[in-house]
Amino acid sequence: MTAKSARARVRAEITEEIRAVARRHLATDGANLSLRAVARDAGLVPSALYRYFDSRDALLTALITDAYEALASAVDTAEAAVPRDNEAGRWLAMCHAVRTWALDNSAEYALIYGSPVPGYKAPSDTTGPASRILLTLSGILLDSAAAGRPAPPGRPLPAALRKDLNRLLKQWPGPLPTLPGPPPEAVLATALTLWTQLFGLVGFETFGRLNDMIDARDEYFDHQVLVMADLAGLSAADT
Amino acid sequence: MTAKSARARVRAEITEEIRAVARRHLATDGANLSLRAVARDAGLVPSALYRYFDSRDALLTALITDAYEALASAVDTAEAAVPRDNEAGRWLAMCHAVRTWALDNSAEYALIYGSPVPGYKAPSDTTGPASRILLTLSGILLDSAAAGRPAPPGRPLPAALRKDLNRLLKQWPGPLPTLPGPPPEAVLATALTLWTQLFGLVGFETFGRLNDMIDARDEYFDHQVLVMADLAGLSAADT
DNA sequence: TGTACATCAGTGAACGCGCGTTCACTGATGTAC
DNA sequence: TGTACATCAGTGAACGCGCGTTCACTGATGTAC
Repeated sequence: MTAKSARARVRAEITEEIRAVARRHLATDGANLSLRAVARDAGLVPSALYRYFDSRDALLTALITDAYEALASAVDTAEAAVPRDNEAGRWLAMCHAVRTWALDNSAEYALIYGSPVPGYKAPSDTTGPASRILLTLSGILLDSAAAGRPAPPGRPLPAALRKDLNRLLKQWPGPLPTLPGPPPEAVLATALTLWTQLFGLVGFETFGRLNDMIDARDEYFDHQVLVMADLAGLSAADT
Repeated sequence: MTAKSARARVRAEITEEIRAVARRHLATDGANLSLRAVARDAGLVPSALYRYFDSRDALLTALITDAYEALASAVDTAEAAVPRDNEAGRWLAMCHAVRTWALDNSAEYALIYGSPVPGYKAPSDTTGPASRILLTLSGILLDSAAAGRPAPPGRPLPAALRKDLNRLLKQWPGPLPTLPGPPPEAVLATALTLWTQLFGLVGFETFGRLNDMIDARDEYFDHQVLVMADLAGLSAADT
């Protein structure tokens, strides 16, 4: 019953093979991925691909969710390896994980954090994994605040924004820690700031916006990331 | 001699018409722009387009430089309208100009600040106008520093990064103002930080990364932009 | 001002190509009795 | 354990389509004398 039939096992293997080939094609074709080319490289006739994916869009959707999962997993693994009470270290670890993954998988990164694919409408289930990273980041900042190391007081939050933040907090998995200092919305606002800035930074490098300007990429990245850490009061620990 | 012939005038008009049609097509087709479709909508037979552009890539290049120029002009116009001694106001004005232009022309924005177009290699003359905005921003920060309102002391700059910054400063048009406080590299480093963060923020909103998360877009943007202003010591003025 | 020639814009047909998707089919793998 | 039938993977041909680019051409606009 639990043992898959040989047929099912082969099916899973070939499905994964197709995904892998398609991922490879992303690097050259970008988002205008060719079903026929993928089939060719997977050793299949084009029509056979329809046994595995309903359409070209379905294949794209699979690649997108794969990419979200892969990036989020890389981030979580890196972050989890740092001692819990070293919030600055956890932040740096996740930043480096995002950057490394993006540079190593730039086509997939473009797929999920680049310009929207023309003509492709994302199903709603692709948006879930997008927020995993924000969740991890918020966790760091909440821990920091709970430990009595809150971010320096920043700008007051506009009321409309505060409403959005509280709605997001309602979806928080598990109980929120009790914070001695700032209200949780303020912490989440800081998380959003860092989140936006981190992906802005990574996107700039990955998409070549630093070409002919900054050669010292590692140093530039670390510098920016430390500036952001200061902003969030995460600068206590050494690098 | 200076009066253009009728032929030259018509030629310029039709060239502009083609660009306009192509810009419109960008919105639906994204970067995989179809020459034939553009020709059709411009009332031309496909081959006639080759009288105006050498190839599809040449047309794309024209669109890219147009977009850079249009955005930079919008930014400079907005920034120039603010009194010179109100550096915070100048910063806010340019932020709003970038955001408004990006939302109003999201396809063109994607072309220049989104993921790279697959198979398209930008000629080197497209990179020039990309830095006009950074120049404007640096001007604001230099003025602020020259007026004795420097950014709060931040992280020390790594040596390799400092080298890049000094190389960039060598290309500065005109003489640098004499600064009472920080060295010009530090000011440029702050400019780069704000530049990266601003486009990261605009890109997130333009490419739909805030969907299902933040509804209060205006407030969110203004909040983030003020946080960045604080970081650069531009917060003195009111909004 | 008028004529002879050169330049140029636009036409229409054709090239070779790759695309996503459908359909009727063959043959192998699974399931039920 | 063996047979009869259902499920499924993969084939090969075909569909209708749009693409970028080339080429020889016509006819209008410009220039030189």
